[in-house]
Amino acid sequence: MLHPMGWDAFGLPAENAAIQHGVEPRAWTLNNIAEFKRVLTRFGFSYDWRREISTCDPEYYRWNQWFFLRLLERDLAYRKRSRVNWCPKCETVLANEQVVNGACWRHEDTPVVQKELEQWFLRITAYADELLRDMALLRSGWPERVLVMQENWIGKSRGVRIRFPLIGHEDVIEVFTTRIDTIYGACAVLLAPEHPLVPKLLATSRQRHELEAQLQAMRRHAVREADLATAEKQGIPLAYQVRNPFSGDSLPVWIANFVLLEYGTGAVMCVPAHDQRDFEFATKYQLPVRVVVQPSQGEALEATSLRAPMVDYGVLVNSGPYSGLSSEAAIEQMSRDAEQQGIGRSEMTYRLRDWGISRQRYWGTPIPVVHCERCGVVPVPDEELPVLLPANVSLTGRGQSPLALVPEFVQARCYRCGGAARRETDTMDTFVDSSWYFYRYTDPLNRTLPFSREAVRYWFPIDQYIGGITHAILHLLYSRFFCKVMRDIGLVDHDEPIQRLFTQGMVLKGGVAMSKSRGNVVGAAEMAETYGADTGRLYTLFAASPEKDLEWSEQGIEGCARFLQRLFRLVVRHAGRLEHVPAAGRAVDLATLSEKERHLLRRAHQTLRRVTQDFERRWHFNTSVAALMELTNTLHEQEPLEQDVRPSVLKEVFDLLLQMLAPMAPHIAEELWEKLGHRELLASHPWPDVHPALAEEEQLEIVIQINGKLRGKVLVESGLHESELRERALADPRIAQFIAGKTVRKAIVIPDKLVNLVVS
RNA sequence: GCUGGAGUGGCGGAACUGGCAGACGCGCGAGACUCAAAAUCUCGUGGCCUGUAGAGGCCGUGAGGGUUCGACUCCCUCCUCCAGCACCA
Repeated sequence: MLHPMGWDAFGLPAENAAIQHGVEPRAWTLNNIAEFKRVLTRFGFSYDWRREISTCDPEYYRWNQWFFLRLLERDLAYRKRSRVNWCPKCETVLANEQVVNGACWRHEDTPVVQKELEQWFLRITAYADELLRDMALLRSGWPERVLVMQENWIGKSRGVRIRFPLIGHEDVIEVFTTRIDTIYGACAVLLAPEHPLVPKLLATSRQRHELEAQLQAMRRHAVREADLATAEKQGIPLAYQVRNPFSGDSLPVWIANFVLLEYGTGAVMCVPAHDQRDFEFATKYQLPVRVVVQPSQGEALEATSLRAPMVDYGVLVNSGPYSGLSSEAAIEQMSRDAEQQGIGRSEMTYRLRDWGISRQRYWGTPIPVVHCERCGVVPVPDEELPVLLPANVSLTGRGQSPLALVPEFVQARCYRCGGAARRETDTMDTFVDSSWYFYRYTDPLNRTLPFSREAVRYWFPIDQYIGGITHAILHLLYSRFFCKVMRDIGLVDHDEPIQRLFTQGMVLKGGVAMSKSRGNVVGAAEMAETYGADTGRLYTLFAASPEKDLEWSEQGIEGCARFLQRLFRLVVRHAGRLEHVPAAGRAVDLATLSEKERHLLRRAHQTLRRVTQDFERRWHFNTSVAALMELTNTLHEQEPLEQDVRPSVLKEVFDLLLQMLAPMAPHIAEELWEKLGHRELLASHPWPDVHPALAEEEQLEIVIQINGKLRGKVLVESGLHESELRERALADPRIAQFIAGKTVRKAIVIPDKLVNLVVS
């Protein structure tokens, strides 16, 4: 098993600390790592520190740069001038995924603004289809909700791209629709405000200036509005008409604020009767509403009395030759016809956008290219890597990338022509770092490659990955993308990096997630100081099952401390007597056991069965802790343990208890283990096996119900036959009293469990 | 709005495949030990009711209905909370 630890060490927190407190990011980061490592060590976690990695180490980030060059070679990394999300507080670009409700994911109260910049992108969309398809491989091992989120994020939809020719002009407006069956109900064609045709159409308009002013206002409004989804529909009518290629109608062309340039073709047909947004738009501007799909059941809809659009599939009406077809059949037929007549073609569209990785920040991986006036963008050759991040950079928190202000860094030589060149000053999104870090664990010291094929072939794919649900989309989608690129480069030979995924709940403080980016992490270190590492470990396990969110509170930690102390005293009290005695072990003879011995061994093995199941199947460690508490309580109830319990049997029970405790509270378990006279380490002892015969219960308590209500219990030997069990139930005096004078109509008997008598 | 998930005592939470609701712990109450306190130990602790109180009854898992001999668990409707997505055509 590989159980490593490493540090996702680049990124904004270090840089913000530098700006706020004047600390050097590297020193601040190394300091934090040392502190974290101290706490983890204090808790006794068994990480393999030989494999420790840190993403801000040049020996790590050089491979980010290496990967970037491979992507560049394959045209999977490219530069594009684009409108990007810009956080005025971070003064950097944010990926779409980092924009939360129109605000920065780190600064909820800071609206994101749009800015035009030359940016580096990774072409994740080239893998959109494969990322979607390969989720089939993850169905058995990943939580459904993560897959659903990724599926929605990729957002594949099948539709038709269809051409609406402008009347009296050469140009054609292309529209994307998933509902070609509603095309006879179109009342207009709507363009995104940024649509490339807009300037051209405005230029030849008579009221050009007025329209341009309106457009400016619309754009400004769109930017300000934090919640675009709820913004009011706005339109600007243009003095142009297009021809509906199916119906032949001429339709007006509008600019509409709710049409997105980035999705589809940046233009849509407006079908008010069958789309919510179009309905609102048409209502506001009094465009004609035409019903062309009727519900397959119920009353027919009238355009004049329509209160809400009918967005479901149905049966076509008023649709020329397609009237009478179902929506499904019409979509099929009309798509084919459009293709044949050369007016459109079927197309897949994705919501997923390419991954913008440029950051105008210091504390990240430098993007390894130079800009040469003669040769353009020139990659840094592999042998020149890593491009090192310079030290002693002044961080003011203002303006552009801090690296641009370091002349020694910026001034470079072109690797192609040898002339003067300017070094790229953008750094990479830290999600690049985390997209492949787990591969590096398999071969952390490799100096010629990010990792060797052999090491990865031995360890990968990951059997079990544990991460917060917060990473459901970003990190886990990027990692899957990286894996596929690595496969295509020939570095790995699997399609998916992670077979099984477990999503941990978050630890909350006052209702918000504790996270390093928020800096509100509390607890662990002080807890270990006050109560000791074992109590801290036990408490975090006991508080809740791991997939659930947990509001942090130290209420109840006393219980764990008390339990460990109680257990410690119990074992120590008997240790002297047991030190030189061998444990009864496998060889124990059931026939010679006293009542008390039998009871203790049974409970011990039943506990072992429960804990083993919790560990292996469910990861519900809170119930494991409870089971150990119960076993300890049983031992207390059976005091004095000197009486009727042979030392070898008691030692067996103690041994089992300590072996079960060891993964949760290793320090105290190890110490007690030694006190019991063991010489080898408990930590190197294998997990014990359940002894089924010892765990078995000879006497069972059977529940007796009358009409489903609990009325009594009876002790029987296990494995009793149905009819016998029924007789025993009826023979019980209390039950007899209940059914006196009534008829037993039916008896449901579940062997070894219950008898339910149906009585009238 | 769409898609997921959750809702159980004063609190954190158990109940695994439809079969004893509330394991375990916290808190609280009573008692033992003590001059006293802390620590420790013991007992009790969902609500309501009862004239056979060391017993028994009724109600109870967000609300209402249903399926079933039997429902925290399955189905339908609704409410609340959390998360993700959100003019994606």
